[in-house]
Amino acid sequence: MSARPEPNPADPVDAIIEQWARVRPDLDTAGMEVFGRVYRLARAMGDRHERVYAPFGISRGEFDVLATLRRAGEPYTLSPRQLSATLMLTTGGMTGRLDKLERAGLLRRSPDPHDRRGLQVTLTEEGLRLIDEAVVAGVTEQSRALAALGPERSALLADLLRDLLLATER
Amino acid sequence: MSARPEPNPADPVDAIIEQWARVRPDLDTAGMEVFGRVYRLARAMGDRHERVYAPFGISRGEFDVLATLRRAGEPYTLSPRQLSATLMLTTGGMTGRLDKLERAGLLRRSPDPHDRRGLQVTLTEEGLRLIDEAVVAGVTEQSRALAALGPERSALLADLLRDLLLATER
DNA sequence: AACAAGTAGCTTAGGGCTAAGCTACTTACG
DNA sequence: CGTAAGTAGCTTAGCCCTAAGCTACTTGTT
Repeated sequence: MSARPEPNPADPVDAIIEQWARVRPDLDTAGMEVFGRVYRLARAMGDRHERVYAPFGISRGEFDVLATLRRAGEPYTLSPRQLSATLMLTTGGMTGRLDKLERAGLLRRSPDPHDRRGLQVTLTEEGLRLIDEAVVAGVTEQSRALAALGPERSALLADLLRDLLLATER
Repeated sequence: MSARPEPNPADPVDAIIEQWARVRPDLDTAGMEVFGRVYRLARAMGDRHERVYAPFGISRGEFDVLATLRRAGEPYTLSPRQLSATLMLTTGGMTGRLDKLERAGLLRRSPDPHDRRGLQVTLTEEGLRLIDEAVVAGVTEQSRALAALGPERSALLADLLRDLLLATER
């Protein structure tokens, strides 16, 4: 109905916004244009990641634990507290993830020599090998999705998301 | 270290990418620039929505059920099957949400007159009143977050997200 | 030295989801 | 028509999370 042609085909979020316009034309739906898509993207890409990591025998949450240890660099050691803070997880949830990963032989819990309340969590050699392969599979999947946009528009999108994240996460 | 100054301050995702660059410089982290932020935005904004809807006595998931019925227009009726398909939920999960909302008096389940296997889910007057108020609170919260970007950059962001979503959700 | 306050990790109870399986009903086909 | 296949919604078992509470240990104060 617009005078100029739409440059983009409609997506499911457009359909939802149009529905709202019919029943509540007073509503300011500009936010849905962004956050509706952010939610759906997070879900869709999360599902894809889950499938990418499945052949390695780990879930996305477990991947995140191993990746955080790997990113820390040698000797690939962090405390459960540091991990749960980084991953925005309660200590209870962290205990569960560590239990599973330790049982799988991908990491090891040992007493912290400087604080007898604490533990150190360390990647095993097998854990290191696995995360080094899995992370490549993960970023490859992301690159595949981004290919549709092209490098310039991807970089522009990243910049806009950074600004929005800085404004939101505070 | 770059020749030109960075136009944006660093965010938590920049820190993660920098950490990867130190320990795995071979890794193509372009995807994280986008999807790392998408994940964090979804989580941060999801938490904020949860707090916005709490005073109405509903969770975000329950909001979504009521909103889907509201968007459908009069007589605000859909089947559990239609709802679970729209909300990307299993029928088991849907049963639970409907139980809670029905107990709260916000919707009503009645037999489908044309298909004795099926049900019709209908917003009660109280449910209609509540969702009409809650949806305003929700979009207001979204607009507040988007204000940091301004209208042009918000629209640009929405367009880029639409393209990426269309490429990803297939 | 003694003690209050704070912190680390674990346990438990409970919520919400999925996957799988159930019954009841409808639809398609020979 | 009668039967096989499909579909609607519910139930159950199991997973993973949070919130709250626990014990053990450390830190700060006097």
